Amino acid sequence: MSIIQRDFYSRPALAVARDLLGCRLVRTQSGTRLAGLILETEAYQGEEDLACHASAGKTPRTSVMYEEPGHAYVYFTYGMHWLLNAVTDGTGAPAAVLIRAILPVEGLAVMARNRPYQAMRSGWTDGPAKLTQALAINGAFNRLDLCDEVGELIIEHGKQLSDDWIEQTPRIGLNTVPEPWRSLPWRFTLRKGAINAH
DNA sequence: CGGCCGATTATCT
DNA sequence: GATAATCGGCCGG
Repeated sequence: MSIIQRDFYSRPALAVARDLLGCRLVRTQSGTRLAGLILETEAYQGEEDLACHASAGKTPRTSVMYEEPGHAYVYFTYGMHWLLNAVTDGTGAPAAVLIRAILPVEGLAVMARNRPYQAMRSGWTDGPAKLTQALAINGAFNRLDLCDEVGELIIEHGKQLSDDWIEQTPRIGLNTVPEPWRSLPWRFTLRKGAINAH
């Protein structure tokens, strides 16, 4: 497996969101690899995107999106959840891709320990805050370099996937965001079976 | 399976 | 002071 390099992230969030599907998110926890295949992403692109946190301008929270692509943007929401994004585009152009779901493939026993109140089942990591719990990702990971070969959080290339397996729909949870942003099809999901099919 | 609702606090206005 | 890129439990069908 090869780690994804910075030039991959130095592109528009929409392209990165699409291409991250099927890639392998790898979190090394105390020497153990916890990994999952990325099944769902969302693009948040620019200050003009009123669903993007950067639409409020550069603040302490959003500043990482204005900096070098290929770093993690981890933020806290609903009083209890951490969500993981990859910073994209270029320095000065705030954008990021939210990772919303993974299929666990390595380190399942440790993931189970990270989620003590949830029995293992198929829908284990099918939400942006569920996957951060399973991988033990929190605010300490904000600004981390995803391109660091020996980092605790990286992403590896996966299979090339045909567009036939990818679905685009509106982003989730934008209840107070005005149109057209609320309805733009900037959420990317893998259809069922895409991982197993060649 | 689907809809409703309470939890809980960083961040911004 | 209001809001939030959500989750899990509880309800009814």
